[in-house]
Amino acid sequence: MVSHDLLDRIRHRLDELNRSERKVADVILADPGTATSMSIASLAHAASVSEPTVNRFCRSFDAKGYPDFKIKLAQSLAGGTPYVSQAVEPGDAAGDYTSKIFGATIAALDLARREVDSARVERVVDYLTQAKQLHFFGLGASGAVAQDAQHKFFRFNIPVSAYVDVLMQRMVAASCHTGDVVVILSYTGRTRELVDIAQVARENGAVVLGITAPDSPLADECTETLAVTAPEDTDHYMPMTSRMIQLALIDVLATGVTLRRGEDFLPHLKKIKDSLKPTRFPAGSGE
Amino acid sequence: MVSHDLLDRIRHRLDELNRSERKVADVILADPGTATSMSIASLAHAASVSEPTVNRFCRSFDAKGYPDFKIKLAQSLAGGTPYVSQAVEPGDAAGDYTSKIFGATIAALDLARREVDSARVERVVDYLTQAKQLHFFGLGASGAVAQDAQHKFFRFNIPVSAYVDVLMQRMVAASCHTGDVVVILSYTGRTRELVDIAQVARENGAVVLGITAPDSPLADECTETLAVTAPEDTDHYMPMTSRMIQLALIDVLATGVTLRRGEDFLPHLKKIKDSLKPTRFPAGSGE
DNA sequence: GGCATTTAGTAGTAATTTTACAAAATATTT
DNA sequence: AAATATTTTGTAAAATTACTACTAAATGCC
Repeated sequence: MVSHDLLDRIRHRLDELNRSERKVADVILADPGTATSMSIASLAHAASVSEPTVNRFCRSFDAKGYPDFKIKLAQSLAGGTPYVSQAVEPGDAAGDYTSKIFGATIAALDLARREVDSARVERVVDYLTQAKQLHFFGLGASGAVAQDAQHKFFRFNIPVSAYVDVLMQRMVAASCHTGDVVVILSYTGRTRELVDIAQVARENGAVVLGITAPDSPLADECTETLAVTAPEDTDHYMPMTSRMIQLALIDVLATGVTLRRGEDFLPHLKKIKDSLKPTRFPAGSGE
Repeated sequence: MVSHDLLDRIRHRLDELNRSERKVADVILADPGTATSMSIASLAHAASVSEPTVNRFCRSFDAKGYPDFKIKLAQSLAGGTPYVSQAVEPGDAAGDYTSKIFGATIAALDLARREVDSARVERVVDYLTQAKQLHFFGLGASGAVAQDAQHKFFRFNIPVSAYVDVLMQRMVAASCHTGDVVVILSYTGRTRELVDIAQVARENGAVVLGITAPDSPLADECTETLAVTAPEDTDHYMPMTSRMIQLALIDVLATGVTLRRGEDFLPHLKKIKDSLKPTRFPAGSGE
């Protein structure tokens, strides 16, 4: 993932820099956090170069000047560690890969957030709100997401189910009626069975919503689709970011439905939450 | 959620501020991105206050001065949009709550990343690598995470199962042997049944790993615990961020195990991936 | 209504950054 | 290899920016 992140750009251009600029880069990369709180004078001193050299260095990275550069640097640091998708490498210590995986996950969610089409969210929420019955279908990792969705939507007083195997899914699809809504979760959108099932469900009058790759065979069969675009495969060690995006979208949809139902529905949610209390040791809530 | 994020802190303290400081806050909150590139003079002008007022405002938020404040502001912005936990409000449009939910999720993951104890990750990975048999237990939303974990660890050639109901969990715990590893997922760590089950599993010689709240009854029963600290409850509309953190941790652990097993294990992972191809339309991979 | 306290502004000072220019250093040409 | 052109780096002064000390206004309290 080629990011537009400043720290990344500095790293990439290390070779192209001349001697003095290189010294500046080294000091910054050695401790970017500290660099953000240094004056141009102290940074110049630390790198054993003159102040204008530092200034020129900053300008060469599209900053208006030193203060602007520091702002950009701070942004690419956000919270101390960069939000970029770095590959996990053999030899990484626990701290390294932990940070990388969280970073990659965050980066993926950030990307997804920017790409969500809110008009579509609106329409999908419309369908969900009007559903007489709700079915979530997913296979493999997406199956777990389907079950998560079931838990979330269970709270809305409408019959909701999750199916994680194709046989059940096909049977349910075949027995759908008008008013039923089927939500199909699939990262690739290319699983033959699911495409078939979507078609069957639609033929029986169900609204079929896809949380899947745009322009995929599955997306074509759906009444409406929310796009999940995540870079996967690139790397064997990488986390399944698509799953996280699907989950976040489920959260978004559940929230949309809650909002659509209005304030008067909130007490009902509280009642469900409270019903779990007796199973707990004191001082807990949620699961 | 009381975050240490600057933007959040400004929002929280809005009421406590006096008239001029409030004006400054309003200008900054209206467009934090632009604020980072303003001089103290232009910001003062935009807020119709004097420069020292702006300076005092900055100091009141633990900044050394205006430039330092801008750096902190920039950090809490990262990537142009603030990664902060904003509450969803009735009347929010689809774009609003979508952005807020993704933002809250990202903020939670970021917080979690900083709080993960990598020494513990290391130890948990040790246990997982040596497991003869692996069981993931979870209830409710954590049940879906348990199943997700099953999918991830299935690839490692060790018998792995996921149980989402207490009866099966109890039975499995009762029939554990030395060498078995049980991973219990619970946000609160206060579900009585799970605490019992952890105890039973341990009595039978199993290593019990908790992905749960630190210092909870469940954590006390575990051989080793990874902390999941997420603010929940505060708000009815908020996403279940704990779930996301649990999933990210599962990813981290799976990665840790993969790394521990070394390069020679990678072909095996590829074989599993390839085995799914025949079920697909051309040009897909992963799920 | 007058005194105390908080709040905000003015103007000057100090710090920091930037510009313009000059000197090295490096590369290029003859 | 010397001379010239070009790039790189530094110096010092100028300009911008931020801060301090002090004063004035506003608010709260007796």
